Amino acid sequence: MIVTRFAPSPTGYLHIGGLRTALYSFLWARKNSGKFLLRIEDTDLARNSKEAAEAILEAFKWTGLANDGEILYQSERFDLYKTYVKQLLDANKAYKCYMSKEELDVLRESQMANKERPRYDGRYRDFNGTPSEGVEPVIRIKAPTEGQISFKDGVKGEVVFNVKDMLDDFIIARSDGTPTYNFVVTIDDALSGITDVIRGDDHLSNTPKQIVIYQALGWKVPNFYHVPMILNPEGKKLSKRDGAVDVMDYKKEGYLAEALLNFLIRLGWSHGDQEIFSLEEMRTLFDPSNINKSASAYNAEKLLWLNTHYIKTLPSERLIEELKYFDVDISLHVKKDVLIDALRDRAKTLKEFALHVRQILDTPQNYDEKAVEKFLTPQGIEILKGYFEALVSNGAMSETSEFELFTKDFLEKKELKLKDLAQSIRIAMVGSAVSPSIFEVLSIIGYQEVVKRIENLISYLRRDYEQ
RNA sequence: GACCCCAUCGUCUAGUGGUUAGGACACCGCCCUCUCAAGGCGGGAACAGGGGUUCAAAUCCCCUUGGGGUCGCCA
Repeated sequence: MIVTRFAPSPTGYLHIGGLRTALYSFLWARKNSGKFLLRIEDTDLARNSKEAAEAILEAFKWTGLANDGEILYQSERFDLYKTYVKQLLDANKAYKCYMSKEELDVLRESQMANKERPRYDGRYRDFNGTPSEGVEPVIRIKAPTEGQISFKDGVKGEVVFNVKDMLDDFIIARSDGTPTYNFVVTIDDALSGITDVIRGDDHLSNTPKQIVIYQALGWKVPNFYHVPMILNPEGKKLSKRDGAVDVMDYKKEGYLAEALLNFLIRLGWSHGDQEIFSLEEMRTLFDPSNINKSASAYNAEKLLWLNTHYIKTLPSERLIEELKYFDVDISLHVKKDVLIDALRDRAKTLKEFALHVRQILDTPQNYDEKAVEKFLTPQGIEILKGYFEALVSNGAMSETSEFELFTKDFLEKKELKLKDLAQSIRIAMVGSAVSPSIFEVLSIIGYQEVVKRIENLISYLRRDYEQ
């Protein structure tokens, strides 16, 4: 059985890079009817916070990637980790190191000065004298001192590290007794039965260290897939400076979770020429072995295009639900279907969609001056007045087609084109020269309010001329 | 600096020795049209450079260049 996991550390928000590896892990598990586990890596008590952990979980929930089983919190498992530290100590596969931080710094600096890669020199590896007073030891693992460590990465292929210039006896437990990252990751992955580790390739050089631990404990090394980083549009590492990297920002900006997921799966992975993937298609088609080897730059326009696509195809009920997040509730509006059909193709985000809804539903408080100047010329006003009178004497109507028929009939009698009237109506209805098709807008607004809005505009114009 | 990874249009990518190097986003043009979009049609745009291997190289090998990552008692 395939078991994958996502293991964020709660130092901030859920990053889109993290979401992508989570997506890949999720899909790979689901495709193989395996399990997808979630683990919170909160061993750094000073830097982690409960709020950050909750924020990550909330974002995760929004994306709809459901994890299996209980969420593991590493902060609750310190006693467990200690038993494995002790086991290695007892087996003489790890040892206490009494070197102080200051001494380490000195060593590091001299190595840097010699243009060497800084590494611990192993001075306490076989130490059995009396340690100096007042230094609480760290626990270091006995790593191999020569040869190579290699593994077959599912994305990169065969990766080989030379032990000599790469590995040292790294710390598995700090002087205060708490275990370190590489150690707990390995313990938890092994104990959880993780078979496939899919993570960012910034972890590539942690992998040989983790393999050392697997081997020291006599455990089976899992399959690794190191996926390339996401770069910003300039090709540099994506960071907070580049704006939207927090997954929840996408929700706030009006992106659909399925659009974000679709965007992310295509960043570094592809299936021929296909661009649009439903979650179901992702599940059946995804395979980590065709993840790209190279890093990919973040391209906001493609995401926007995908979001536009998903808004266009989203069931109306879902759209109405999503709009509520942006303080627009049209669930009880009699013309909600006309409204949605009129706007669906013109919004790139839900936020924009909500704005468009308000522009139609709210009575305009002011009018776009340039539009008024351009279209409400003396003749324009005359035509609008004529239309207003005809509208009043005709009496109420409701459907889009009724408004259309009535308007075309009016124009025909006056020997006018729709062009001569449409913009004026538009200004009366929404205050500007931009809106969906006017017949739909009239129908949505409703006869009474339509009459009122035209009247408003006419009296506004009269006031304007009197001054 | 050392080590590791990477390299096809501006961007995301297809391509696994023989293709007019394909698709998508963006851009430009045309059409549709009551505005703005959406949509339809069309266009420009790439194998980083240099050596090999081969009848044949975007595809295999080497070097150079460029980019990225890692070098913590952080994760």
